[in-house]
Amino acid sequence: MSNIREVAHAAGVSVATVSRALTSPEKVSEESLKKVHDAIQAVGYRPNLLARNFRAAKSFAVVVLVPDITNPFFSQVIQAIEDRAQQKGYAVLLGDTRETSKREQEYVNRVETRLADGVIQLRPQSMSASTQNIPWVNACGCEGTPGPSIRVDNIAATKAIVDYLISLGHERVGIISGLKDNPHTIDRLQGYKESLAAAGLVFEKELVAEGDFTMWSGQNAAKQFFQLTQMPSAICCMNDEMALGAIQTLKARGLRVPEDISVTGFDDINYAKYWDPALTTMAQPAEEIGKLAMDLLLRIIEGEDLSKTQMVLPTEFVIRRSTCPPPHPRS
Amino acid sequence: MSNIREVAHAAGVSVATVSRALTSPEKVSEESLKKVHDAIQAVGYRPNLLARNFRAAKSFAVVVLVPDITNPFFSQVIQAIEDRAQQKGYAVLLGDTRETSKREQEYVNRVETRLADGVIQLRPQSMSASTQNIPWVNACGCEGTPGPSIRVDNIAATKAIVDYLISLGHERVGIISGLKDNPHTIDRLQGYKESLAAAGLVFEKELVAEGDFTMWSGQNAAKQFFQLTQMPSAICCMNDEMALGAIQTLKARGLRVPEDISVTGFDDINYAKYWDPALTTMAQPAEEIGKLAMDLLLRIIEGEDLSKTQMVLPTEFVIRRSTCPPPHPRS
DNA sequence: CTGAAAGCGCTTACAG
DNA sequence: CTGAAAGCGCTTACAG
Repeated sequence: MSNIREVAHAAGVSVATVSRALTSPEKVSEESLKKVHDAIQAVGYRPNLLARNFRAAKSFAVVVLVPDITNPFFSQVIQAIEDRAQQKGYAVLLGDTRETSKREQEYVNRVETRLADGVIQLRPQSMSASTQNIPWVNACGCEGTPGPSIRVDNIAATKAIVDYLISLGHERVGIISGLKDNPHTIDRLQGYKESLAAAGLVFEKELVAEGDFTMWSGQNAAKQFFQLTQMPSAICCMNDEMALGAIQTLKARGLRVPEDISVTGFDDINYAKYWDPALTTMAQPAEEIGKLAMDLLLRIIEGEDLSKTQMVLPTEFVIRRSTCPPPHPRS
Repeated sequence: MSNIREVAHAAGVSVATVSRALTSPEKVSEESLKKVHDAIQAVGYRPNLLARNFRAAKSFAVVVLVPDITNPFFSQVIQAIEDRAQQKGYAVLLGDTRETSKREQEYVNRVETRLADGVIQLRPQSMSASTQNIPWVNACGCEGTPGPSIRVDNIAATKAIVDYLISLGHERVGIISGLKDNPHTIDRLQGYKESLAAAGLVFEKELVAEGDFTMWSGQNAAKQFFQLTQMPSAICCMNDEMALGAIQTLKARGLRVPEDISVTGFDDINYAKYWDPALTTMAQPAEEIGKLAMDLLLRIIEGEDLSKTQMVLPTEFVIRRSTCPPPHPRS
């Protein structure tokens, strides 16, 4: 591996001139420039960016913390982040935390040890105290997340879904939630309750079934409703994957969706529109979230004080085939 | 940001001793060790790994090149790679190439400029000539890919699928392929042809519809079969996503799957078993592929000559609900 | 077991 | 415009 000294030697100039030719060519004479470029060709030189970064005390990398990269919503956000990072000359270090704080900490260490310049956390969790002063942005988070964040209004969005279901005539609306203590669960449950209250319907505990945002859990949660003396006529699921799982269960047990029971999702992953029936869901602007999160993080890395920046992006309700009025509307 | 010198000062020892205390404590006396650790606490020191890596001339990072991280099969493989990398102390740089060689080259540059130690390419393509001497492994590739690779026997696997369809009584088996020049397309098409030939059936060009491995393209490709004077009674799709898209089209046009027409996939992504009907498909060992690819790359980075290593992993045929005998078997 | 010193490959004031 | 030199934060022969 050749270095800058060999190039300098081959070109008959100093290493300083070679360095300048590479990073600020306007400071170098035409003549030197040519000699340097020729020498680079001759020697087959590639700059050692590890050395460059070390000297600049910057790694030009960011870590993105994601609970599960296999989730299509997250992978869409990540794709957008990566796209933006690449444009800006940054690398993205994949940090699949598998929901464990140990792994999360290992990745945070990477920035404390200068291997990354900041982190984007794709998860509705507040950052750990130890990370207070490292560049950090939370994306896909919730109400009340401290620090810079890009998110959606989960409460209002969920309320809008349930409002729609109620407007269709549903009076018994079940909900499949994430884990109880997940902030998304809390926010979206609140939206659900607000909608009920606004319609004068009472909140019934038996109408909420707990899942964990996976298809498998949606499938399971749906089964719980069959234990009830009266099934709900619609189920609002806190994400698409659980909705897809739930539909699977419902159909397997002989119910028609939506004729017998309506189902809604949240996210609008790619599969939603291909499903049978195509899923009515609340679309999140995944790409926009990723792009803005990256831009925000970069500005923070550059030193801007954006610690109070909270961006709330609009969602879009997409009505497809998985919802319709209940079988026997009372009205 | 404190450095090793401050720690040495605070501990009353030399920087060499601090360095040793950190990396080879057995060479340091108990007493010094304690002083150093106390000093580290006092100063709040975190080693600068960027400096460490620079000195070691290793980045402890690998780039994984993926055509589209949004594809659930790839994201599963990546998850396994990341898992393994993390265990071994390596970072994974995400390289979503969006199928463009320009972006691929930008990522390859990262290793030439020492920002990464090697690359895992998740794609059935041969490496570009310029990358001959950088640590490189191809995963999810094809027959004849030069250099180290981990893959599946695409020809045999596809032949097994079509054999099964034929054994069910199907004599007119359509196939939805990837882009014509994609190596996976070529290999899998060969498996298809071999199966036909073995059964004494003739290969008909009109029975192959071209897609590009996305659901959308599967949906489209399926439509082409409706133009035919006689529809196939089964469709073998070169991946799950196209199969899911195809099923969507088929059902939308009033056909029952599998009663009227059978459909098969390839990969066994998570969604396959939740689909309606659950998809019969050829499962690839995604995790195993990822894990082995990472291990292989690491050994190559360590200097082992594994340039001839080609691992072919077994697939597993998973029969679910999307296949059955044709409506009017001739036999 | 310990310390002084050299060096990894760059960049950048500082003089000229 | 150019070069000699210092320095980024570490590690590691080399002496002791």
